[in-house]
Amino acid sequence: MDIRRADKIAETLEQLVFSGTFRDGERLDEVKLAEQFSVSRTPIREALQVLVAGGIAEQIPRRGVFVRQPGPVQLMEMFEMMAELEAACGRLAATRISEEGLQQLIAANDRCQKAIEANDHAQYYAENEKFHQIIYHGTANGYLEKQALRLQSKLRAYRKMQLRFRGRMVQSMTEHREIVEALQAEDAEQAAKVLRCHVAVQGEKFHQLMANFNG
Amino acid sequence: MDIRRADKIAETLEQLVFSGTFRDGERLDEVKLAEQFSVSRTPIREALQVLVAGGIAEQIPRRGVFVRQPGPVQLMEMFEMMAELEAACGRLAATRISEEGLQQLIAANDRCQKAIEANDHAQYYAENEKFHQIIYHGTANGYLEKQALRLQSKLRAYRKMQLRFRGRMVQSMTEHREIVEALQAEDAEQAAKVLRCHVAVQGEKFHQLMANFNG
DNA sequence: ATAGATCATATTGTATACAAGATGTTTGAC
DNA sequence: GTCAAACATCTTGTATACAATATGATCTAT
Repeated sequence: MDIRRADKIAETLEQLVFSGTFRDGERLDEVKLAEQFSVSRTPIREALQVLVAGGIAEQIPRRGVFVRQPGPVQLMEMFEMMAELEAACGRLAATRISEEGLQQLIAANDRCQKAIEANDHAQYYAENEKFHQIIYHGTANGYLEKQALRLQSKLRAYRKMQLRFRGRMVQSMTEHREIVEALQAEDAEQAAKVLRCHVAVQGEKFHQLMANFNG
Repeated sequence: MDIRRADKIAETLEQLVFSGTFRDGERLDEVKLAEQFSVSRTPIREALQVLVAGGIAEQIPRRGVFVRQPGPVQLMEMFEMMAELEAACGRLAATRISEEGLQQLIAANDRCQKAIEANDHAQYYAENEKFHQIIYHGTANGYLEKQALRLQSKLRAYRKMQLRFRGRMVQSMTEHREIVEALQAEDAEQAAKVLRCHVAVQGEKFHQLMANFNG
């Protein structure tokens, strides 16, 4: 599996961008990266193409490729789209999720609850993600599921912040229960509505955070 | 603008895949393509990376990259997601679209009507796309707009088929008017509902077509 | 004759070499 | 002293050369 180093490099670079090692606007120097990864420029260039195609970086011909992290405005837009995507997932999952899926949902929710009681933020965070992923899968729409997973992944780093808000985790759990109830009742409209609000709150909390930073 | 041939090659290859010149599963031979485009393998490989990242092709290490066109199931899934995306756009645009946007919408609708009267399928098709694009823009959410445009583009080739259905264009116009009314009334729920159905019908018509082919 | 192994060939993946354009500096003229 | 032009340098983009692996054919042994 050490074959095709370019792919591994692309993956590593993505993580480096998300983790903030590379700042927004920073140029990704081909020769420096080649030295760092101990490869030639060729696999580096192919990896950079992947980043550009994924919207993580921007390429200016004859100038180079530059890190392109979303600004506050685009982040809010992404949160809003996530809310609508999750609503769509809830709508479809309401009538399609399997009994097994519902059980998994409840189990994931229980693990969320335990994580809260243990005050284990990281664990809560992981289980919360799984909870939503089960709903994506419950849509029985692989394409939608994939898109939802992509956006969830892109927002991961920024979602972490808003969980710090006082009482957010407890409130989140209440909303989770409402979501499960709506899905069990096969109430598509209700599932969509509750999920939309549940996710939209994240965006709003993030907005508050941004305002506090700037003010 | 002759600079960076790899990008232009990627664009051309995408069109060739969408137009059906390359069949599903077909291997994209680096050396052949290099000869055809009269370049070396390097820009071809960078172009192929773009296709792979965009989900148009699949790469198997040490084997090559293969065209990956969506099958019937994935196409249905994509139509369903498009319906949900459009619904989300309608919901948001209902309270955000500008007066100018509404005027553009009405104008585009008029041009659709004229295209029908002239029995100009191609023209109707183009104006219909614009109509929807105005709604995407009306969301005042650049990210959502971009995603909607992407999916609209991916489904373009397949949407063409279902317009052939008898009376579809006329019915489509009626739905367009309902959409405009909902947006004018700033009725988010109604806009979402009508748009979802409007687009979902396309998926169902496409489904009929597939069934006819296979039956 | 068939199954397996070995080898030839072809194709991908990477390195290096070369070409072309962008940036920044230096030099010269006013 | 300032502005502009020419030049040096650096970086990207492309071509070619080389390495490694997968595929297919041939040959041998049972």
